[in-house]
Amino acid sequence: MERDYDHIAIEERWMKDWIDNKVWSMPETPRKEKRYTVTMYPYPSGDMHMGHVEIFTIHDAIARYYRMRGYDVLSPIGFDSFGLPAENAAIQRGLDPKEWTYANIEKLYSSAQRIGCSFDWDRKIATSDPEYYKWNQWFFLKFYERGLAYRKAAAANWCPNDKTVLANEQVVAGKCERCGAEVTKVFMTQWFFKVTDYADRLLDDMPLNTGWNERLKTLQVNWIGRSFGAEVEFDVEGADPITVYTTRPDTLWGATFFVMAPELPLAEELVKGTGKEQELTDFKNQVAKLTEIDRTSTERPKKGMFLGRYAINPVNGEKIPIWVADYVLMDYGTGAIMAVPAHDQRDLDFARQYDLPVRVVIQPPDRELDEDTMTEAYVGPGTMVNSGPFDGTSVDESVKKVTDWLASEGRGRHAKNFRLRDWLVSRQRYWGTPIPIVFCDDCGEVPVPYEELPLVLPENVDFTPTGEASPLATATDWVNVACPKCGKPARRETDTMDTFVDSSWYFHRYTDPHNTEIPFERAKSDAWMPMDQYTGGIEHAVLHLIYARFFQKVLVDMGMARDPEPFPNLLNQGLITMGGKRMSKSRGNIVEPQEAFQRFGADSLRLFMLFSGPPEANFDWPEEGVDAIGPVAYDWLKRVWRLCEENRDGFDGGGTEAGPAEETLRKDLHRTIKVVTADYEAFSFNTAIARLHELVNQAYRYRSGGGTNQQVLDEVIEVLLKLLAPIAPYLAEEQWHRLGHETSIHFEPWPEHDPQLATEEEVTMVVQVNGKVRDTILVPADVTEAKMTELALASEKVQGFLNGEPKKVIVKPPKLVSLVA
RNA sequence: GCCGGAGUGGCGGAACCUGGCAGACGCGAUGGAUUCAAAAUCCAUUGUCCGCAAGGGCGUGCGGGUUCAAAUCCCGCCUCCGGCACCA
Repeated sequence: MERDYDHIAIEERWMKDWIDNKVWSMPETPRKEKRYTVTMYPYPSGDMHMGHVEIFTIHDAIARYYRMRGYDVLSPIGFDSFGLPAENAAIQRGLDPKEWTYANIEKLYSSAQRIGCSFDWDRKIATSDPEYYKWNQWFFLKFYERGLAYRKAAAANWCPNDKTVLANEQVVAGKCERCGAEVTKVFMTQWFFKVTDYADRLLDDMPLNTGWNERLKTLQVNWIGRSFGAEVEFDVEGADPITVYTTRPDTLWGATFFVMAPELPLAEELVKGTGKEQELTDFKNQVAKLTEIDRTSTERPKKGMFLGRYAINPVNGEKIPIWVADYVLMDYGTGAIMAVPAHDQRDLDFARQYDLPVRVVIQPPDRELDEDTMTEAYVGPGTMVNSGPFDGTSVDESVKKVTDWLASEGRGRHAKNFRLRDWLVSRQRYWGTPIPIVFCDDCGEVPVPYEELPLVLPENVDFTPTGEASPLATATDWVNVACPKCGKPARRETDTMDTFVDSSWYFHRYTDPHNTEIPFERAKSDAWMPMDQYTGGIEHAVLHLIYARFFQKVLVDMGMARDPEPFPNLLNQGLITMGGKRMSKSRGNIVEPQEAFQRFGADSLRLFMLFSGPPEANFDWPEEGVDAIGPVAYDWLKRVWRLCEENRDGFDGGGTEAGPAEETLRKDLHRTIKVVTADYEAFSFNTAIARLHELVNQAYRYRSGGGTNQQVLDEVIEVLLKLLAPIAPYLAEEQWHRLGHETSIHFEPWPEHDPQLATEEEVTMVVQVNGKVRDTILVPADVTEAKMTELALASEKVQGFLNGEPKKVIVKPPKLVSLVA
């Protein structure tokens, strides 16, 4: 038999064996306690890169560990195959997105198999399959029926490069999340999902996500951005009252002017008859020219215009001028604000710019504010002044008191607001799920009947985005259709859905991937959900991870799901970089997985990655590239391999008798089982590997000391292979079979440590004098406090630092005696 | 500005939750064994300063505090990373 560690032969053999025998396939529902582990499914936008390898490796080690712990583990895989990444890549290469996508999917599946991923290959999904996206359309119609999908004309984020609108979440620092182009605003009629209806639940259920890290939770909480305050009604001279939202109703007496967003239709109405109509139009044009980045920059001086009309401050009857200004956002609150320059920096900046009055209504405890000269708004603690009946009220209770009073007067009410906006789901792109709506001149928006689903994406369409209309608009055969309601000629919606719709429920589909009647059967979903472990990048913090939570809550309301939260345990793997930069072809800092497989094997690559640090930590790949895997991972696997092979040769007469050396080795082994298991439980693979290094070192030390006891060495090696199996599955499987086993190591029960053996009999006791270690003494584990003190005081080294009797003695059995001189 | 996270040898990292020998494990480096030689392998040393040694001093971003004892807990800073940011 082959003696050398021939990683290629071994890995290819077992890869085929596992796939051919469908060893990872799960029944429809678990037969015993389950673990449902999912890794965020990738985009098929190219061949496998190290980011995939990392996330697959982490996920797979977890799945394999749970499997050996005796759980039924569902570990599925699929592809997020619709969307911009695939489509753009296809366009660049002049290919059809479909061909390009499916070719990549095949490549990526085979790379995933090469890594050794133990996915259930019978449950593969691709969201660009009509069998999948049919259900996106089905959900869209259900949402529509529930009033959760609606169309409205609104200013939307427009990516001039990708030529489509984007959701708020897909604009990062004013730029397109996908391509980095600077986003502009465009006024369009678009489809939205009503996430804001679920904003409270998204926040209030957050504590259920016990396995999320602080960073991620904060990101989402900030993004949803709930604030509490009040709505206050202002009368307007010669017009209907206007409501504003404020978090500081207690500063109402300091409201010296009124501001609204220029785009607000109300501004247009108010300006009528003032002679300033043209001025407003010009101002609006000026504002519209600003990019989103400029518009929201706090550096830029604020610009405004007086509308020539007045509002009445409800608390004191004062006439205050109504302005429009570019610093007020149209889509937050009511798009109009009361301006309190003394206690809001933006209002103060604006007041100084246009010479508007400033009135202090909160008096700081420690100084006087000067209304005429102050340049910093005061937002700290204090008491109300110039506020009529409320003078003297502390700010601790002022908001509540004033709001209660406004409510009793019928001029306001308690209110809250969210930073979160409704989810814009329309995309003017080809490669996505067609939105199942027909527009009829007589009937308006008409849903495509369920029995006509899937509404298949037409082929042979010029899919190049033009920015004018969706590419689907050019497919006239497809667009022109009889109205489902009245039968008259009508037109289909030509926008497609944001692909984040696809990914909002795919983890349910995995539980029932071939269902042709409904998206998934609740009994099957309930059997596996909630997900026990989700693995994926933090870049989805306010994208997928909010959308999917929203979807889950809607599913619950629809009676389709049980759990309020879909994935309470989430591991955010770190980023892989090289030289601190993302790996990319253009930078030339790519480490090719295929090269690593060839030279060192998947096991070495997996081991290398997991040993590099905790899975959550970013990993800067060493500059040697693939070479780095050799000394760190490959050489050690060879060392393990040699240990196994040498042992398999056997020893004359079964080797040495069991004695103290064997006893020590067995103790090491059982302590290793104990700590390695704890490491696996915490996904602390790097320390688990370190412990396995130590075990192997111990075994070598035993051998070089002349130890040849077959029985003990067999035990050590069998356990070692099991403990290593989730990390280096191929080598473990190969050596397991070489030991004569017929069945897979990956379904072997996880080793149990013998508590007797794992317990230390002797421990090193530390003796400190004044907090410094002065001696270490070997003592029995069950040593008494009295004996410890006696030994400590008897130590010559210790005596050198004591002047006679210690003032104080602290004993923590069995490891520490601390003396105070 | 607000909210999070992090700062430990030449390097990746361990110990932080639960205060108790800082630097596990690995890389690299140095020395040695083996070899005609190299690779591979094996053994040893490797925080830093003083010292021939025994031994001792210092040491976890900075400054304080709590404690017999602080990388670990508390307070105040600094730096880096990430997010949000004219959200009223």
